[in-house]
Amino acid sequence: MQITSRFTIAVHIITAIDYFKDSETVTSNFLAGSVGTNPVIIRTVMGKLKDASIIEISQGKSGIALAKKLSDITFYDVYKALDCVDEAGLFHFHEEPNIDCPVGRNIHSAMEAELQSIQDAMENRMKEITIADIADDVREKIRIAG
Amino acid sequence: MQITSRFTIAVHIITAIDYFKDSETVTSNFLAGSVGTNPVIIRTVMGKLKDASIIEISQGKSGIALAKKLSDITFYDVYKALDCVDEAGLFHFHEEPNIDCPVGRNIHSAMEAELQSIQDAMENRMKEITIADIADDVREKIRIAG
DNA sequence: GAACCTGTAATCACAAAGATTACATGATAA
DNA sequence: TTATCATGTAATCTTTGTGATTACAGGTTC
Repeated sequence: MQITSRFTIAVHIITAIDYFKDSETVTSNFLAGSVGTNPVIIRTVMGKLKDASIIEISQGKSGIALAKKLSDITFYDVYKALDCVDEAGLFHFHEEPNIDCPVGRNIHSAMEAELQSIQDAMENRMKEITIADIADDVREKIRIAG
Repeated sequence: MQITSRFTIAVHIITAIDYFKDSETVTSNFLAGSVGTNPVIIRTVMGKLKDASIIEISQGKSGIALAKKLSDITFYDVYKALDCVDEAGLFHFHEEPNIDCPVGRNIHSAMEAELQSIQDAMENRMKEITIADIADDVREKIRIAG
């Protein structure tokens, strides 16, 4: 079980849009080259980031730009934009516990709040991390090692 | 993306083993009836719980028993026993970032620690919840509503 | 209008999850 | 000791989700 690579691709994209904004025309083809994947993957990820008002996209030759400051884009924003975990929740509950069994008919509601608290712990941590943290680290690594 | 239902099945199993220990012979067939799945699924889950020294299994007619007190079995113990998230980690990193791109060759190491901290937040919360919390709640719900 | 970009539908390949059948192995009770 | 019943596990199948790719429609800019 893993959270889709589209999440790390999205963080990569946002970081690259910022890094190359003054030196390159940033397109889905350009980003696909940096990420190492297909331009269609990039465009679907970009579409979701656009829907979440994280980036701005104009067709033609104008390229892509950020809609917010990097320090205002959290991991949680990206995670939600890409719908990494849907409304069903992080945990997959077995669907047919036996309601004729006293444990079977009560186990779901007994676990629900605890499972949610685990998901909340993960998501709350994601709200504390911004893309600026990553972009700053990338720039520092480039400065040191090239 | 969801964590396998084997996790909630395992919690269900452990709770049921405790609940029925004095009134029923608890077998994989009996548990499959309560969970609403196939006995083979139950047996594979039980095998992993046994490997983690959470339950004890004897063949023949003796049934299944807990190897620890419910209050000594955490969600994290069960999660680790079932290998819900393997050594690759919770997040799936895109595998081929372009090393000729300064962002591409540094993005992985720049994100690594942050991604790990998110996974840690989730796992640390799991360490705080025990099966006893669930079993107590199930008994209470049975007492109130049957 | 030419050139270039995004948007998206339609496939395809691959992997993982869950369900199921079948059978070997081991333990217990009579 | 043998019949009975449980677990252990290999093998198969279906379904679902992810990621990759092709193809083309729709906009934008020069």
